[in-house]
Parts: sequence; C-alpha cells; structure tokens
Amino acid sequence: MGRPTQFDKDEALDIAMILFWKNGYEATSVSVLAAAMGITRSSFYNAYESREKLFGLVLHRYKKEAPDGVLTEITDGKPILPTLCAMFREICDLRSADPDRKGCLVINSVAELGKDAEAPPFVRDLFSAMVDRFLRLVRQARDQGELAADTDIQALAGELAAFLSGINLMSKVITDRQQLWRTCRSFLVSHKLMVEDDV
Amino acid sequence: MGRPTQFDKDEALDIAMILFWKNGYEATSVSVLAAAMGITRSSFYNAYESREKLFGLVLHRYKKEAPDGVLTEITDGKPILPTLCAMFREICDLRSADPDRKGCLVINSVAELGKDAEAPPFVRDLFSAMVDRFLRLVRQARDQGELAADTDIQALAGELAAFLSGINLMSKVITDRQQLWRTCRSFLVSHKLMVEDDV
DNA sequence: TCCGTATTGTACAATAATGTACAAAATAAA
DNA sequence: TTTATTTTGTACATTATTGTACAATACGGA
Repeated sequence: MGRPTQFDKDEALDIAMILFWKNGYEATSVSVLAAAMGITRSSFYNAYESREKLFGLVLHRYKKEAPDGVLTEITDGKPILPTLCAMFREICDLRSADPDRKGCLVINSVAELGKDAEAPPFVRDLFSAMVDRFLRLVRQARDQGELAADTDIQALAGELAAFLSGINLMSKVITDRQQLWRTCRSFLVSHKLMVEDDV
Repeated sequence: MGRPTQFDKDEALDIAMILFWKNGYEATSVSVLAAAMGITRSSFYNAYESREKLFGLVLHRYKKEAPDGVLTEITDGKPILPTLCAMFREICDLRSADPDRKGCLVINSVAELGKDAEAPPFVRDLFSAMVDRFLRLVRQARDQGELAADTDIQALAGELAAFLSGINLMSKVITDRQQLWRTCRSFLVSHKLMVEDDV
C-alpha cells in the first residue's frame, strides 16, 4: 500500500525531541528539524502535517520516559512517599548529568507560554495534569497514613508542583548534583515526606 | 552636539521590556521591537547596537522594579522574614493580576538558556545573584535569631530560590490568586518563615 | 548664520523560513 | 506485470529578518 517511509519514525521523533528540548519550541524551525531528522521538508510535512502536531507527539513520548513517570505507576495501597523521594533524587541525578543543561521539556515549554495560545495548548494541560496527579497522590498518602490526617493536601500538592518546577528550572544554572539534592532533601524533610537519615 | 534622539528612550525601553517579557528573548525580533518602539531599525541599531545589548538594559530595568527588589533594601539589623513573606504575597498578587500571564522575565529567560551561550550571559548571573542574596538573607535571619541556630542555610536558600522560581513559572498556568498564595503560605509556614495566623 | 555631529529614513544584498504543488520513485496488492 | 498508493525530491512564490551603507535631516554651539 504505497511507498513505505524511508526513515525510522521513532529515531526521527527522538531527534526532534532533543532539538525541542535543547532549543525550545519556538526556536526550532521546521527546516532545522527536517535537516536533523535526515528528511526533506517535503517528507516532514507529509509525515507530521505541522510542527505543532509533531510537538504533540514529542510531548507524548517525553511523558513516557520522563523521571516523574514513576508516579503514574503507583497503584492503590502501595506506599507513596519513598517513590516520591526517589523521583526527586532521580531528577537531581539526571539534570546534573546532562551536559546540555536542557532541564525539563515540559517546564521549558510552560515558560514559553503566552496568554494568546500561539504555543501548543497541550502544554497547559500537561502542567495541570501534574498538579492534579500530585493532589491525588498526596490525598492517597494521607489516607494511607503516610501523612498527618490534617495535612492541607491542596497546598502540599501546589508546593510540590512549584518546587519540582523550580528545581528543574534551577538545574539549568545550578549544575552541582550535591547542591540540587541537598535542596530537595531539605524540602522533603521539612514537609515530612522523608526522614533525615534516609540515604 | 548632533541631532537629538527623536524618541523617549525610557518609554522605548518599557515597550521592549514588555515584548521580551511577553514573547521571550529569542522570539522577539529587532524588526518587531523597532516597530513597537516607534522607530526604524536604523535608529534601533544606532541607539542600542544590538538586540542583546538592549536586553541587557531591559533586564537592568526589570531588576529595579521587580517584586523581589524589596529584599535588596534590607539593611543590617532589620527583621527579614516579614519582608520575605510580603514579597511572596506581592508576587501572587502581581502574577494573578496580570492578564497576559507573563510570569517573571528572569525566570522565563532562564528557561530559554541553553548550554551554548547563545542567549545573553547575564541571565545566568542574575539567577545566581538571586540564590546568593537568599543565602545572605537567610544567614542574617539566623544570626538575628529569626531562624533556629541550626538552620541549614545553604539548603534553605536553595529551597527559596527553587520555590520562588516555581511559583513564578506556575503562575503562567495557575492563575488563581488564592491558590497561589495558599501554596506560598504553606511553604512559608512549613519552613517557619511565618506563623499560620499572620494574615 | 554656519558648522559639526548624531540621528533618521531608505535602500541594499543576503539568508532563512514558510506552505504548497507536482512529478518521480518505490512498494504492496491485484 | 500492472495498478493503486504513498513517499520523496525539487521547485516556487512569499514573507521575515538581518546588518550595513549612505544620504538627508535636525539641532547645539561657535
């Protein structure tokens, strides 16, 4: 059924992801994308329709391999806080190990947001989804007795979202792993999400 | 001494600031800048030499009117925590009141940073300066007895920087003033930077 | 008034990017 | 082998953008 695609779509998507991640959505032109993917602009438009559509695919892929993905895999009844802490540690490790200082693709994209929806709309949703997920997790943790019964879960979820965003952003300037983790640990401890002597 | 400038440099700088703020550094072209400022590109290059130089001026101006400016005005001996809390509250007010959801110019610019110093270098310095300032303030607060003597001031300074960054970023998606402030208050209280019943 | 000097408008040449159109190429199925 | 179908390369017309060059302009000071 027609001529098959000459390039590896998965590989191309990876390349696109790195470019968007490194340079930002707006700053990554179709010409540059196509060239990096090793295809012509013609094939690009044929395969992805538009830069925005491709970005949607990229974000979808990013979500799957992002370090906070572990939070999605938490099932009812399982302890939450250890996974949460591990995620923060993982983020410190990943960000400080990245020689490109790319930070987090989602956070970078949120920063690009303007009121007028020039930028892809799903970025907003992705962020809101993160806040919602934190809220669910924190509620579950409270209900499971991992957090005090009188915990303000709304506020805590907000704090987690803000702090996580901030750490990801900060990692573009502060590149020392120890310093990042120390900051995270302090945050986690002061919110009783981990105890001092863990690790 | 030559023909005088036909346009108001202060006014033009303001216009440029809004544009950079709203659309980001990279996405704001000289053409658009010059047009918005009401001058020709010719005059633009004559007056500012380059977009990067202008951005330097813009950041300088921004720093002066930014909500965290109050922290610079703290002199020895004065209490620190009330001012710190007031700043967070001010930021919630400002960000939620901004119909353009611009967030913070510095934070937006940090998000644009790549490893290769394409972007103006002073952005990095500006962020580092913020961390340093938090460290000095926290140290002073501890020495003044506003914080416990065994406070890990490095970690706390990092937390403040990360959280503040995150709140500014988050304000581009979460626009409800109450929700933002609730998050900040929770953060401040859990770090003993304010007491629950303040405001 | 006239001169020096800095700003301005217009022009230029070059590069980059956009989206579309169409013919050539390559394969699966008939 | 032929046909239907999809990808691919090339081309096109358009619009942005860049930095520089140069002459025209306007004002302060002599």
